[in-house]
Amino acid sequence: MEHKFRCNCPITVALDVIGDKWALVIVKQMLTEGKKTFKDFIESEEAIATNILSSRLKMLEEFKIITKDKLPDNKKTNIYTLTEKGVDLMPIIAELSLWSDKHIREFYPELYSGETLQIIKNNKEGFINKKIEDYKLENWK
Amino acid sequence: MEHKFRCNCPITVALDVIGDKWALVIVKQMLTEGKKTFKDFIESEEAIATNILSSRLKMLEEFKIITKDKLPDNKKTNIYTLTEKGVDLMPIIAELSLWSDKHIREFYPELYSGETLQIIKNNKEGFINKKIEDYKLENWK
DNA sequence: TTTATTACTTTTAAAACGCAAGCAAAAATA
DNA sequence: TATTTTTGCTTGCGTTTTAAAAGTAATAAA
Repeated sequence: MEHKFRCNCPITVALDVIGDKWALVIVKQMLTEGKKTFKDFIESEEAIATNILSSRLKMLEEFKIITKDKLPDNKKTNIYTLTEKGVDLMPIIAELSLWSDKHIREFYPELYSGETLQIIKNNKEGFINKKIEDYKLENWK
Repeated sequence: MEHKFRCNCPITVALDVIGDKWALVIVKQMLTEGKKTFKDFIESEEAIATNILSSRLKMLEEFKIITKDKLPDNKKTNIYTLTEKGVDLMPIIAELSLWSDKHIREFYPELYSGETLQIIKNNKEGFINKKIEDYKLENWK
């Protein structure tokens, strides 16, 4: 692993781990779009390159944000699953979407505006907790 | 400006703007450490390079996350100030610090652990709102 | 065998970095 | 007041690191 951290500040350290263009996009796809295999991620609209995806999955696994497993009836396809560390990124993802909705639309009118955003605004904590519980029920068998 | 966005997802778009190693570190320094001049940022423990700092400040200004002004009695030193878009990043910063405190200490025991973290845990929303109000009172004269 | 999936490698392009020079305003000095 | 020195950025250059694109290899399913 041997990861370098810029300093001892919790915020800076968090950004040393997940502060790049792709890590949180992958977590978002798992938590809110049900993606769990290499192919799922490759086919996403964000269009990540295969080598970048490989390296990010490896990093997320090293930090125990995800686990990599195989189903008993399929020795080929890896199933990636968020751990407790991983699902606990949901509050950050929710805040990112709220900020974006409020402040980036001005620069990017095409920004998607679904009912989910309204639900988050009405009951942020409830939404976050439900997302996490739903994910656990579906994936932590 | 002409910024490219990967898709229409609010989360991905937020990361297209502030999803890099430095943007949120600069915002954190302004919001929680009172930094406001080029020199302040350069002298920070995160040790950003001058050319990277220049380019990030320009980007943050283009997205109206900060403004650049001069004081009437000093035409040399630029004063950088967070806008509404900028201070609204505080919830994201608070969630990052909570996640880091809970999940990264295992990999990095030197992580700073001050009383601020306890305050955030006890009353997250109150802490965030106070930080924002304090910043505005001190900087939006 | 053929095909599909995943992961690794190679090549090319972009971004980050350290260093240093440039420039204008302000402060110090003469 | 005039000159020099310091301060606060900004920019450019060469190097290192990281990202992207494409190709290769390994494995297993059909």
